[in-house]
Amino acid sequence: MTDSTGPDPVGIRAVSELTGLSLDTLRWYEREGLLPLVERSDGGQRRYPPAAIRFIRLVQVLRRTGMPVDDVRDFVQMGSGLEWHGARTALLEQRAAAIEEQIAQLHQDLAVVREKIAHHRDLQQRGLDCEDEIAAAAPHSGGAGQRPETNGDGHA
Amino acid sequence: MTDSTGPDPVGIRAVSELTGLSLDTLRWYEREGLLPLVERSDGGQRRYPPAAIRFIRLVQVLRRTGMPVDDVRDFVQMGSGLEWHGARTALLEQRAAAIEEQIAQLHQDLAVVREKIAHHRDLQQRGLDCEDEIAAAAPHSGGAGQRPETNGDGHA
DNA sequence: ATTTGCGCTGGAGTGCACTCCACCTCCTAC
DNA sequence: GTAGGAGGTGGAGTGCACTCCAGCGCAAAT
Repeated sequence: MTDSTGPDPVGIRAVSELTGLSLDTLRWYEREGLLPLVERSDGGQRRYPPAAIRFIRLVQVLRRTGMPVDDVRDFVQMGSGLEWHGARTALLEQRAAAIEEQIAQLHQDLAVVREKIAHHRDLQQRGLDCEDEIAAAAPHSGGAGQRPETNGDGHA
Repeated sequence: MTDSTGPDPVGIRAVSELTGLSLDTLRWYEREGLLPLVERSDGGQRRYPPAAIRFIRLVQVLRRTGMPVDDVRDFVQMGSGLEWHGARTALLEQRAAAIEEQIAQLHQDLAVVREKIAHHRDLQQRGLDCEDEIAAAAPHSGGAGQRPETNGDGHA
């Protein structure tokens, strides 16, 4: 070991830039008990060892995928003992399942949007519009498409 | 036409059940200008023609994929004229791109969670735990894993 | 015709996740 | 030593998207 006592003094600012979380959010997460591994310098400043930073990344994943802060805290505060291992794993598996659902939903939604786009292109091509996409009032518009009562549409 | 004057009297309750949006949310969306095609019965009750319902589904997609209500309104209130066609299409394309990003992000996040799960299984197998997943205090736990200063970890 | 209840409206209230603020301390540069 | 700025704390404030409510009218059932 040449100089292995390198204390890597990673402060809150660095972590903020590293993670994209604001300074306030980092401090708030910590108060809320989401960030256990953060240490303090002599003068009371936050120091983030590598493990803390990795932990923050996990918390970000959980939050980003829609887990409420309260639930993240529950997860975080589970003990490290083996009794909790099952619970932790179960929770992670739930999250994985939730993420998969979200992905599936987004694929559906994406398909809908794409379909609308195609529909629009098609309509534009032939200079029409359709009740599906007309909006409320078009004050500046020349009222190009005041639909009368055309109500014989197919389906979705 | 045998009896084609069927007015399909679809009320707010039916739409609520159909879409999963609450009664309040449906009314609120309408006040906010997100739902243009809703009509009223003689006595002032909301009536949702098929086009309105389809429109609601589109709004749901936009909201679900993270578009703020204000932006949905902007989209909705674009005129139906051709001048707006480009804007509408552009907006939808932006949304499609945003959804793709979200899917990509979720795939990443899913990978992280899966990795953690595997890691957990591995640790459990050998009866260990690691600083990555220890939490704060485990009051009822027998304090099974009080890490001393083990700080020589690999990466991620 | 009366009861029962659904639906309407405007406005107030809620929950969540931050974000801002004032005031203080500590550290760094000069 | 002193000035300036980063960082710390507790608490208040904000923005968003609903959600709840009181008071009223219309409707369907009896």
